[in-house]
Amino acid sequence: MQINSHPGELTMINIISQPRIRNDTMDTLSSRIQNGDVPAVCRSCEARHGGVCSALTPAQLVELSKHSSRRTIDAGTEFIGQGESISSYSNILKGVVKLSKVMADGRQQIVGLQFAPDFMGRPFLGESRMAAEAAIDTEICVFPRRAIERLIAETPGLEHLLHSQALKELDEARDWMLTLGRKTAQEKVASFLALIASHSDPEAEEKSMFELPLSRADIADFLGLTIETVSRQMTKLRKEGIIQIENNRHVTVPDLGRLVAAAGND
Amino acid sequence: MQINSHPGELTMINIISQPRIRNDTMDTLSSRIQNGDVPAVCRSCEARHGGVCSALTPAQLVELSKHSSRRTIDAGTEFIGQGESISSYSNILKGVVKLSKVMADGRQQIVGLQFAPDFMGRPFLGESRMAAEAAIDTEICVFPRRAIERLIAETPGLEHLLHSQALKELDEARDWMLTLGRKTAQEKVASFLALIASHSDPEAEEKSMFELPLSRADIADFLGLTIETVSRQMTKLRKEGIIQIENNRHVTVPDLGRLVAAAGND
DNA sequence: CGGGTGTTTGAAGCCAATCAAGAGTTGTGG
DNA sequence: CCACAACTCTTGATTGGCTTCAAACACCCG
Repeated sequence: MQINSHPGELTMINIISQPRIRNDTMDTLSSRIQNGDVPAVCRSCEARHGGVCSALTPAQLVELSKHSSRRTIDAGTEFIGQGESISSYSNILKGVVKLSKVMADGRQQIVGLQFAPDFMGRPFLGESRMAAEAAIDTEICVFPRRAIERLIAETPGLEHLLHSQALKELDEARDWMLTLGRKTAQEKVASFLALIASHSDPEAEEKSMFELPLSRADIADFLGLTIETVSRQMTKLRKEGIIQIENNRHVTVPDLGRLVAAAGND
Repeated sequence: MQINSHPGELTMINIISQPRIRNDTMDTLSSRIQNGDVPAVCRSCEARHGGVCSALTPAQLVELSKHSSRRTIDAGTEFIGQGESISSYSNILKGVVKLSKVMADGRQQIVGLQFAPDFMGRPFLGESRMAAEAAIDTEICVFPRRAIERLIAETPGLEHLLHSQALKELDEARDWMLTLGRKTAQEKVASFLALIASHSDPEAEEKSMFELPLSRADIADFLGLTIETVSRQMTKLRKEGIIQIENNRHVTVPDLGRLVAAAGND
């Protein structure tokens, strides 16, 4: 099937216009590669194994890498706006991205966090239903929309991978609905800490240490609470000995079991 | 980097051919086919056009229909339990199904509503992460797990369809996260009514009438509220003239615009 | 040092939950 | 057809948890 039958104006990638994003092209690198080889830029990429690129052949990687570019996004930079047209997809190489929705009066809800090597973008939809913002300094690999959609059409394995990720995100979203709808403030905060712990240290059984990727304000927006309530509940968990906090962001969990129990997860 | 350097599409085209190409009436299609006629049970099925079966060839339908069966489920009957192993998938032919999660202490949250002709099931996962219960009397068409997974593997169009539905459900789940996390009780109830109105009468511009498929208790579990609060907010909306209620379940919305505004949706 | 930002803590207020009772609806059986 | 029970929904009174308002504290960087 032909994909790009009607050439027209490209809707602008707004991240390009943001001053704080650096962007180095890969063309020089990929042009040196012989056909069939994995592009040099991809070789060192963590996302190539867990991410969408793992479904691609070396030849497809070469082709895709010609049109893709890495970007570094500083913490706090919004790189996709709610309602904005989507002209690119990307893989997260490093960092954490928050997906959020805002109401007309400014109330905000974070509806998802994405970590490396997640794929970002909403296939088959022209316009983003939420904003994407780097929670901490983040690196992404950006692909033009058309290139990805062509690859999806010709690579069933890729669609399967994206389908699986969509289902995983759906599971996570529904888990979070239970948290938002039915848990107390303390359980919400504990749930959030347990979520971050499981991402920064998936193997850990008992003890865990990590840097919070989100500010108190972000945590509040993720949990449907206010900053003050988040702070109070963190203090409460600290006083109960379930967590230790240093420098606001550094958290130690001596006993994950107690944290999970405080989160209300069986 | 140059900003407007690439040619591109102006309008977003769904690159994979949608199976609704087969929209020419089934009579002509099946009369053209000798060996692979559409099974009699499928011919009258509404779900065959909008649901997963629309991605299948007549031959595949014949094969699948040999292993599938219709089932009628009375309102209030739970037919998949949380944590239960999944041995089948199904299409909703008629009715409404609620998907819910419960906590150890009994707190419950409805995380999704499914209407005809939605596909139900969680592909690629052995065990259900939530319970499924008929909200009203419901009919489903049940397929064995193996049969569907085989079809997915050999029919890219089917995986695409399921992928699209998963993305749609993900969008809906995230919309609902905003409702759960950031809206007031009144906005929540109005959001729920607007949701039901849009499902029972997708065309309606101004006025809408429908039967609520959920009891007050269910609505409360969907909105993260208590029965009493739901009842009070319904009364409030009624007294404000935004809705009319008869026999508890029958709702009339004279002005959808006012309802949507009360729901806090721009 | 001083301004800026982010976090914590305190006091007061409010929205939704809880507790409690009454009203309406449905179904059953005499 | 009515009586009665069981259930659902509504309404009222009170409580409590989270928000709001306010101020102090901590950290960073010029």
